[in-house]
Amino acid sequence: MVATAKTAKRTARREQRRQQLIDATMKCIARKGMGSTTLADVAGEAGLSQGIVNLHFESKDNLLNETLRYLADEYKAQFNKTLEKSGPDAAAKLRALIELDLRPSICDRRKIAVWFAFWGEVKSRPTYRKICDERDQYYDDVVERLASEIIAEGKYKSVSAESVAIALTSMTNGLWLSCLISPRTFDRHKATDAVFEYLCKVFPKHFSK
Amino acid sequence: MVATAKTAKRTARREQRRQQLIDATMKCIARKGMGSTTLADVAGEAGLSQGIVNLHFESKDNLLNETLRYLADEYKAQFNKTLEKSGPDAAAKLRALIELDLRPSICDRRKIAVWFAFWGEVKSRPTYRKICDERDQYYDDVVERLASEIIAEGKYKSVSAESVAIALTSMTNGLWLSCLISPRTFDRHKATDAVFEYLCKVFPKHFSK
DNA sequence: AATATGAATGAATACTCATTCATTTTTAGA
DNA sequence: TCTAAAAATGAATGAGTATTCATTCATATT
Repeated sequence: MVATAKTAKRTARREQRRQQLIDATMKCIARKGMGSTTLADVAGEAGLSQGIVNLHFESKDNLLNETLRYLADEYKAQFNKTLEKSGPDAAAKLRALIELDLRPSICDRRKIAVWFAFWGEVKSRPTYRKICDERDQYYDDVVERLASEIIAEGKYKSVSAESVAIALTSMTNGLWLSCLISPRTFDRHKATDAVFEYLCKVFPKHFSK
Repeated sequence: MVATAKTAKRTARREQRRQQLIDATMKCIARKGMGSTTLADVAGEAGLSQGIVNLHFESKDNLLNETLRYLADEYKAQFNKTLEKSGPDAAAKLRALIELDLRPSICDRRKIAVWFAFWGEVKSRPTYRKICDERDQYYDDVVERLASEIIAEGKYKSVSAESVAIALTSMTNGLWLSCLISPRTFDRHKATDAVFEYLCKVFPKHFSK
């Protein structure tokens, strides 16, 4: 039983194995924190042996870089899928993006812990900074473009798309922090309400209750 | 010299050294990241010898806990001072708090890097979580109380103090992330504008441009 | 001046952990 | 089935680091 499972795992393809190790890395970071995640932990979590990470990733640094890369790509994929699926309407797209960020599958404490683990090292790791910046920039750009469209549609005055983008981007990131720090009191519905209350105020014609 | 004065002087010097080590710790974390800050780094930064941290703090864990404690206390002190100084008007207080969070002395990349370093370990360190939660809770409570006052004063409808508090707390935290991740493009004036644009929309009688 | 006391040093210790590599196991092609 | 290549293992290595502690230093007290 165990032997067959192990054999089955061993026969997994190379890409699959890398992914398996990246998944294990995220789990370890979520559970033990980045500071005390060792390669032995990662290998153990994946049910493989000591040297396995260096075999597939050359070094721990590399593993961590690729883990962050994966995290960012995974996010971006869901982000884009959400954009596509939510029809042509800018307001609908915006609504869908906010909901995505607060959906349990994304706004999940274990996943958020991994994001924060990397954010915590951003200052001293240019590679991390770059990847995180790309993601934030992309998010901000899309939101700003949607806000522009909405502003044009609604002929809103005294609202700048840039400000709306800044406000929304920071709000969603900040809500993740609350989810991480106050898991007991954090309420994703209240969080969603807070964001939409904001949208009602800025774009009343598009987001009235 | 009286006995009390003698011990007072001794504990003062002791306190001074502990503070010196905490300062050194924050500098190291900002520069090298929490992961690669060693006790030798901290001692070196303080211009002291190897064993010094264990002499004053027992362990590295302890040093880090006390560093976070200090960071939180320092923030709270500035927060309360701002509240006091900004007069009796709730809107003025709220304005002052937002400005505090985005003032260069607080919204400084090195300081923010330290906050994020601790936030990055929150999930696996209950002590960190507790300290950070206290701070967030306090912030949120104060903002919610101010928002309530403003809502009553202005007889605002369809705005909940709770939502405003959630929105503002998360926005300011999220803006810190932008400052950390995108130091080149982050603009504290634009950030301030974005927050105040929000306040103008929710509380037009109090925050009109 | 002599002594006592707490502060500080820094070399030694014990331990953790990334990385290496000789060896074994598995896979795939003939 | 056999065999070469690829994948995986896990013991060994060594660099790095928290912690300890015998010793030295500085200062206050007598």
